Amino acid sequence: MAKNVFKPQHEHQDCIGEALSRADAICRLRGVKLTQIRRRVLELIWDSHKAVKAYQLLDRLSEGDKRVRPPTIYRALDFLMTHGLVHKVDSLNAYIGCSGAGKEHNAQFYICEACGEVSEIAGQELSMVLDKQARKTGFVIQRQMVELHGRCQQCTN
Amino acid sequence: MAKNVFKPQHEHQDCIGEALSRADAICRLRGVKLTQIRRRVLELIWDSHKAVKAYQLLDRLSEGDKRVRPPTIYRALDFLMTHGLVHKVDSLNAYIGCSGAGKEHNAQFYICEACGEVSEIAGQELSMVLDKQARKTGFVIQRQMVELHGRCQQCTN
DNA sequence: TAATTAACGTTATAATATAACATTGCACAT
DNA sequence: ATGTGCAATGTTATATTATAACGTTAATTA
Repeated sequence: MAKNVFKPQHEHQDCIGEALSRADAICRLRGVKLTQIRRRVLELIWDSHKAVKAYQLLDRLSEGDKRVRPPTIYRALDFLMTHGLVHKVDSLNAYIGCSGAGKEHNAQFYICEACGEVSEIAGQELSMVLDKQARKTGFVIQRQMVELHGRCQQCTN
Repeated sequence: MAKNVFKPQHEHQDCIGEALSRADAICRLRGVKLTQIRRRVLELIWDSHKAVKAYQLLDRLSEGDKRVRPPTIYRALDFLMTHGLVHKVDSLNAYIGCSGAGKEHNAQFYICEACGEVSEIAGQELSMVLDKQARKTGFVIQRQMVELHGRCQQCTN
């Protein structure tokens, strides 16, 4: 498992642990199965706070003699996205663990182009602003994609 | 050239004409060349208010005996994006003409999932909200991607 | 006009994602 | 416990999106 290369005071094992527990709970609640593969993919995604590419997951799952094929990964990702455990970051073609899993929410992401870390903003404030603006023009928003690229606090110096 | 299948009262030829004139002006101003290919790609993109895929452009440019290859299109798209004439819609892997070309702006898109039309919101209001929120967490936004999927006024019924 | 370079052509391949069908194995009814 | 059905996974092939690398053409200018 990866070393802690994150923010000071950040015990990343806790992130992973919490994410997996939440996932277990959500799946139990919904009566769906967090199988070995799905759980393993989720774990690999949570291995960092960077967005992970599908083929990186493939490579990591393929360690040893056994080659995992693309559909395996994409199915797991579909499942995890369907149940709100993972988001796709479209501007990176990559996937990130959802830190607000379980709660209904529209995701907004801050993507640091220096360190690669992606953080999710849970607040509904922005969603409200977006909705209000949209309604002015008669548009009804069903899905928000907000990806903000720049520099995180650590990397702004 | 395509028929007018757009909103009532909307003379789409004017959109295309204006877009091309603006592009000419911007390129002249910047001392860069809007070559045949680049101009033709821009024209094809403006053929509708829907986002267009790179390989659709390829097919359309290939009409007749002559096959155009991917790099040709991607180079033209790069050029057009560099000079703010076209945006990529990441959530669709597709490209759309920039209606605010020439003015400095952050683009936000409304994407109708019923009719496919994409419209760009020029307002700075949202950008301000995003910036303000970001700064609270110490994040400095360099590039905004806001893609709002839903139903446009015409398709909300 | 030769030298330089930007634009474009061409071939190949990388990177991302899905279709289609075969196989396995778990959940449940009998 | 045993068969039946269905969800999950395996497997092969291929579609879709994008770029690398190098050769050729053509415009610009020294």
